[in-house]
Amino acid sequence: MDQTPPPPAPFEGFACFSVYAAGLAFNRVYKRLLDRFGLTYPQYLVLVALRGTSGRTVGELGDALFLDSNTLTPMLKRMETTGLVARNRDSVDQRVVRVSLTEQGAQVAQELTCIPHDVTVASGMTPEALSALEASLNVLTQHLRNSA
Amino acid sequence: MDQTPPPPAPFEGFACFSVYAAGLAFNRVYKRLLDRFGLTYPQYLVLVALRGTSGRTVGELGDALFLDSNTLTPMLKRMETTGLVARNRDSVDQRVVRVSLTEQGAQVAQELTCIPHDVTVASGMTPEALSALEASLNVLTQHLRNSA
DNA sequence: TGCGATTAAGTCGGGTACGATATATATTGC
DNA sequence: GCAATATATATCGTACCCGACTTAATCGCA
Repeated sequence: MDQTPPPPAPFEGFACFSVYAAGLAFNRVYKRLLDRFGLTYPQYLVLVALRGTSGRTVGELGDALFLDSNTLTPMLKRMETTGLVARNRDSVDQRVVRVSLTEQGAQVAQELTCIPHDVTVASGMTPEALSALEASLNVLTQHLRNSA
Repeated sequence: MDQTPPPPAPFEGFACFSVYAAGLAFNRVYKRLLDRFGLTYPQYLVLVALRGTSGRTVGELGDALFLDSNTLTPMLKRMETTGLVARNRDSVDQRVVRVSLTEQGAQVAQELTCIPHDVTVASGMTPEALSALEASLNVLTQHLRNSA
């Protein structure tokens, strides 16, 4: 009488759902890896984006991360509070805010260099397969963004 | 003197970022398509998951959507408020809440059947390419989830 | 039978996302 | 020179997402 219904997976054929689910799964893996740094995944991306630069504007960060100031400003303020980044008005154009790593932020960014390797291992895929997936997703993203 | 820095794209080789960016892009496309129904993307997934059933538990929905009750309960309550779903305690096991489509919810779910086609068009990819991408992402997701 | 362990939902707090709007600064046109 | 416009951030409200915890109901087994 074992009449358990089939596993409820009505999303076959929904590529969007596979992207969504992979995003959730990535987020959880990153959470595990980043918790000891007190970082979230988007904050990690900000540190990576700032690494090796001295002062990107909020707008440039937004272009890199596909986010707007309504998301970035509060996040950057939190990171300022935790001492990872500094926010300063551009002296020439006072509208612009330049974000740069503090010494501590640069230190943390340095310690994060092992993360990509750990994530690759967790993904269980070869670098080549990941690379192919990445290329395919980038094409998809570009199309989706152009369709607006 | 046009020394604009190269486009800030320091995320090559980060498959996670491609997944993240594709998720954001999908979300925006769906927002455009779903706004006239007053639906968000996760709410859309719930309607699809409930289509053709009469009463899934919150836990079953969570298994299907990879979400927990802390996310689903408030969302389902919102959908109850907007008249799309009904929430009822199971009469046999009072711990369980069964979620089903209302008549209006079933009606809306019916009208949503054109969405996948619209999204496929927006993706600019062939169904075959999307299918391959989906399979690859599902493997990735499974690995990431197993690595916990 | 009865009570501790398990399970299903719900609550709470913090952190993204994003549409709409506000504010301040810079640029343009006349 | 200065008003109209454009641009860069910031603010606000709503909705996910999740870790940690709570509450209520059921189960298991001595």
